[in-house]
Amino acid sequence: MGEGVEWALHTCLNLTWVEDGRPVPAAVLAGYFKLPPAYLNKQLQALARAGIVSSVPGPRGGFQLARDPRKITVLDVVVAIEGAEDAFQCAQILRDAPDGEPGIDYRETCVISQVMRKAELAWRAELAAQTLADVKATVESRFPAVPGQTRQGLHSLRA
Amino acid sequence: MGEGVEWALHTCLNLTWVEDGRPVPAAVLAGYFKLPPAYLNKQLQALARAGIVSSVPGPRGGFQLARDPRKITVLDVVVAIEGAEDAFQCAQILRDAPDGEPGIDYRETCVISQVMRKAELAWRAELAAQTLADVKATVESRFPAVPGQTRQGLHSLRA
DNA sequence: GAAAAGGTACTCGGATAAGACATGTCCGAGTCCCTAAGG
DNA sequence: CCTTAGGGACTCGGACATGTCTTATCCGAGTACCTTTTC
Repeated sequence: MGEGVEWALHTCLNLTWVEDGRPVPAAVLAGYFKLPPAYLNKQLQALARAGIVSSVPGPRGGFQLARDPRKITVLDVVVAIEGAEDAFQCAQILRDAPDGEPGIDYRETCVISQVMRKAELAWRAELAAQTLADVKATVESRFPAVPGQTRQGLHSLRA
Repeated sequence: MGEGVEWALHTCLNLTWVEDGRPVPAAVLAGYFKLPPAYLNKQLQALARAGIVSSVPGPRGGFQLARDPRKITVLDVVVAIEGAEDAFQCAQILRDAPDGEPGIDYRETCVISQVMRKAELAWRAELAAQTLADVKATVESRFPAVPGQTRQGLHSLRA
């Protein structure tokens, strides 16, 4: 799994702690974690295409969450970065078996494919059950200082 | 996820249908699915290192299952090919945050890391719940002709 | 003094290189079998 | 006829190219703000 997923998740979480709806530039978000600004910008573009964040160009521009954190699941972010395809891609090698028939869709028939898909479904279900708001609430209950620290950290980088 | 996982799973399943314990050469196993023989050999070596199959060199040599199919889970095969590391690797970028402390192991503290790990745990649990014997039984109940076809297919390639 | 036009600085956005990993291939080490010679 | 030494062929095992995807970077399009000029 790509490293950008971690960056995107943490960045979205940071955006939940920006009080006013003012956009935050990608350079500021990247500076918070000492990340390559241009590359994080690329990931943010993917999030924008997925409708998770909205982008504002020009001065005072940047990125902001496009909708309520309660309506953004962790799975949404992962899919936006990694793509919607399953990790296990059934290549239907049974077609090349001695008794394989080209007309059959082995992605539906193959038992192995079904097992792998079921496992991925469980994975997706876990990620879909956690919203950004859930994660935010958990962090705030365990580390009450984090919201203030994050706000101050982003603000100082904006100078 | 790598393509070799599918090859390894189908190949192990085929090995469950070889009645006697006689080894099957990698070239035969590869020919069954029209796969590159040398590359499948590489994957089989990984399975051998993991103790899933055992290898026999020389004439009449090849690969055979190292233990009872009821003791081989789908997860075992996946781990043998893909490696034991989690797909989501927490790079602990919180250490580079303004208030990050180098002494903390954020793989344990970071909430995002925990969410991702919990999801992967669910994925692993699903794969660990299915043994090769289970898959074999399911296939045989749905497609009773498969065992015979597989045996014949492998035998004809051995000639 | 107020308004408007122009310039400037800042931001995203997509097109463009570099590196890492999975994929694919090759040849050598080791082993067994078959053959043939000798007792 | 039985034993044994030798040769040959077959198999795994790891080292060596290739392709593709992730990672990383750069420059251009667009926008808001600020300055300056004009009424």
